[in-house]
Amino acid sequence: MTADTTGVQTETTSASETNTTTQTSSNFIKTIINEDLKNNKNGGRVQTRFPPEPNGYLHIGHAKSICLNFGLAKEYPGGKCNLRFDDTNPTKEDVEYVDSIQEDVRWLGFDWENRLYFASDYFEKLYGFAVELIKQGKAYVCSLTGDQVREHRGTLTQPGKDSPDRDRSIADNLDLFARMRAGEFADGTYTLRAKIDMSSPNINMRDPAVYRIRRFHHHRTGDAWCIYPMYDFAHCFSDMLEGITHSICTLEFEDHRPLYDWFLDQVKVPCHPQQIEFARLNLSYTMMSKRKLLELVKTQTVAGWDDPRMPTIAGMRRRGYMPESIRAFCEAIGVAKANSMVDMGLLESCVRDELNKHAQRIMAVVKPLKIVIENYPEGKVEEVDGINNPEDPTAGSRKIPFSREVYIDQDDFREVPPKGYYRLSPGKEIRLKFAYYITCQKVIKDEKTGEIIELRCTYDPASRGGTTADMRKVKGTSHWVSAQHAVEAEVRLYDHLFSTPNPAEAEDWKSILNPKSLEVIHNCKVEPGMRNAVAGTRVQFERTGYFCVDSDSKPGKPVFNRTVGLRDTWAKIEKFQKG
RNA sequence: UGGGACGUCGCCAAGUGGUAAGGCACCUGCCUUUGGAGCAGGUAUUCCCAGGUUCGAAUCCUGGCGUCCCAGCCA
Repeated sequence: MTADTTGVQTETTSASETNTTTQTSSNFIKTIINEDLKNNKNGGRVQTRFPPEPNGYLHIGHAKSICLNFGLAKEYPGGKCNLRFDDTNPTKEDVEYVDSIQEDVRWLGFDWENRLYFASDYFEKLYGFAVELIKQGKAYVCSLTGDQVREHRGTLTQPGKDSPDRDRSIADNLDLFARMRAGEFADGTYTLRAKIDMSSPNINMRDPAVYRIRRFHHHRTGDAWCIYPMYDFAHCFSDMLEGITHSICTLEFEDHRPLYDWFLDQVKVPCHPQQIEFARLNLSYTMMSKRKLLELVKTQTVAGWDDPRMPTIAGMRRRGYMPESIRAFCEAIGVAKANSMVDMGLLESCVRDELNKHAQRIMAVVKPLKIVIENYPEGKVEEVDGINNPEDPTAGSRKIPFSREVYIDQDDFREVPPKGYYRLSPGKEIRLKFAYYITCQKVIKDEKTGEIIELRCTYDPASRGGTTADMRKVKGTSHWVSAQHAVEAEVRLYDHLFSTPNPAEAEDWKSILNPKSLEVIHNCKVEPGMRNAVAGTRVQFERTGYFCVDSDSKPGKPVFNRTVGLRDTWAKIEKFQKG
């Protein structure tokens, strides 16, 4: 929810009193746009674009750009944001990616309406601009090989040398360029280059390539072209053709801005978009390079682009993240020009925050420990009322079966309780949430291994529902599942894919893969209502974490992905105690 | 030692000459049938460093230091 143009925040009518009106914070791009608006620079228009190359799945870094570009369009009256595929390199691109990208942008909650564009739609016009450049003597066909171009380019501290073809006649350039398009030359034999300045301190201005010959089937234009424009040339003209006012990109393109402006300055154009650069997102413990993510997929290090450990939008969706969480995260991190590394904890906090408001609570025991309640009648079954979501009264309640034998989590019992532990231990009383108080009477162990296999307890019949008339304090509360009613489930626990905070720095990412990034647990016990849970359903396992039903689930055999754990104060205390 | 950027609390980040927002994390209490959530409070005498201008500087000037990006016929 955004503030309206008068600056008055919209009142929420939501039943929960949570404040969902967020004052979107200021950033340098808004300052620029405000200034432009004040000066009526683009006739009061604000038009941005999100320009992905369809060569991989979108990741959380793209989400930052999507939220920025579409968010700006939403925030300014009449603002628009286009979705444009920057598909100028057919060797790396694929329709699988153009489809997934659209799905992901939509899922994130953004709409490009009828403004879906492809740079490849502009190939004919782009060719025309190139011809125009040649006619003005500002571009030439160069026959240098890749190695020779590199040698001629000079270095960071030394100027380059002119190509021997630099002064080719306009007529010859026109002829050669037409023949390049016609397919008369082999790949790599010629390029079209802009004639700028081989001694420029900005290497991008040293006669950059504009077109290269590449016989490769394009996912949209098929085999219509064998020459393809370079990014610098295609991007600025695409922006111009769409009437983009603010062309927002990442920091590494800062050096390209003079070139962006140069191209647009050479031809007569109706508008000249302004390129603005911001710092891309870096997230601790994750890798954002599309090349490396593709490698993870190809080597089957992960199960696919949508593996819940991947930083992709598809992965996060499968993991159980809500689009609202990702948007909140992108708002929280801000937009600036300083290179930075955002703590994964912030993302997780945004994920919990949203799920806390919406996820239904259920009883689920991930690592079961059996309890027999000796004074509870055999064969008796009661139904207790479970509150579905304490944060949302409208979510109501449900009936949960209770019986003589129940499972609790192994973590909720300690034979020798450490200091400060107030869960179950021999002789101690705790509450089984929504049900009864129980007291541990006996610990049964495997004679050979010494492993605790069962607990014998007694219950207080007067504590039904979880309170007693004497109002005695029972601090510990455990979740539980009735043994005879339990549904067996598979649970997948995820941890960081990488074991170091900045995987991008590693010389070999394979060496820093976290071997415990996925832990699969079978024979988990969940309450009967989850028997045929629909894939994509997000729930909270009481006291444990948020989980999402995975698409691998079968009827009667649900599979849950742990989206994120609950904040665990006790784990922190215990960790501190152990040093 | 070419060019382009950036340096404000542990991590992000506002601030644009008038006396350091906010979020995450952290620390106190309170509350609690989730050791969850919620509520209340606390945490930068100081903005990379050093000089200077000014009544007044994170903001302006000068000089340092540090970090990032650029030598694809990738985007």
